[in-house]
Amino acid sequence: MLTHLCENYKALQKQLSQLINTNFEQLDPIESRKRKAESDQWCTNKFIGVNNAECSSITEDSFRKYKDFNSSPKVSKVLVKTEASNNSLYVMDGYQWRKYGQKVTRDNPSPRAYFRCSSAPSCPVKKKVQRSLEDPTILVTTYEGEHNHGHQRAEISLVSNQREAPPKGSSPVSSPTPTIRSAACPTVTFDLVKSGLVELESAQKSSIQQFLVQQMATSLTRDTNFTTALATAISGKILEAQW
DNA sequence: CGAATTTGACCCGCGC
DNA sequence: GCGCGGGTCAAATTCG
Repeated sequence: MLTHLCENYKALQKQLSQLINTNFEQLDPIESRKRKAESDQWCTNKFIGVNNAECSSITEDSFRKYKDFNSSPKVSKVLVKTEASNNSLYVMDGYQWRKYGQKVTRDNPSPRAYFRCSSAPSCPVKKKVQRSLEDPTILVTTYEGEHNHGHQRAEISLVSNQREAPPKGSSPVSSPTPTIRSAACPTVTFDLVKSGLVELESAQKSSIQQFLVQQMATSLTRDTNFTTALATAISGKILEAQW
């Protein structure tokens, strides 16, 4: 699946660069301001993968912006697909976040939530979470800055309504085995940091563990939410590394 | 009761 | 200079 995902990603990346090259050659030097704004939006949409494919040209300015955006390691966008019934703005990414504001913006009727990293007191990282205009089931998360502390745990999850899945603390208490929450709250948690697998002493424990792992793998591969979340996390990391 | 969230007020940059 | 809009602050509220 990972190989397949990477292949698809490469193909899309190729298409993107072809499109940019094509459009950049057709630049109109006296383009109106409105179109300029539209093409900026186009670039952003292209980057995050929610293109509506309606706007067909890019200005030199927007192209530069696009490149600046990609070359900046301090700002990144990640898309998280959620269930249609899930209307919360909480995205679990392994860090602890404290919400400090919410605002309805002009271009998007869904509110934008502002979070600060509270994993470390002096961590400057902030993130903004807002539902995509094109697809309300997609949460667009914008990270600003770099963490000055270690990643607490590797975790991929989709969280339903706030209070049901408490945002405070953001991650459940560590357990030696991965946990899968109920379908009503489809959070999938991987504790890769504190995996207890290597610490098992007896053969019996080992076989039970193996069975649990197999069960888990089967459940996960059947879970479309998990595969979506995994794809999102991996593509996000690839984009972070390459753009 | 402490900690986290909510939400209206305020600040500030930008465009006109 | 003014108004608009995004971002932040902080008091009130909520929850465990």
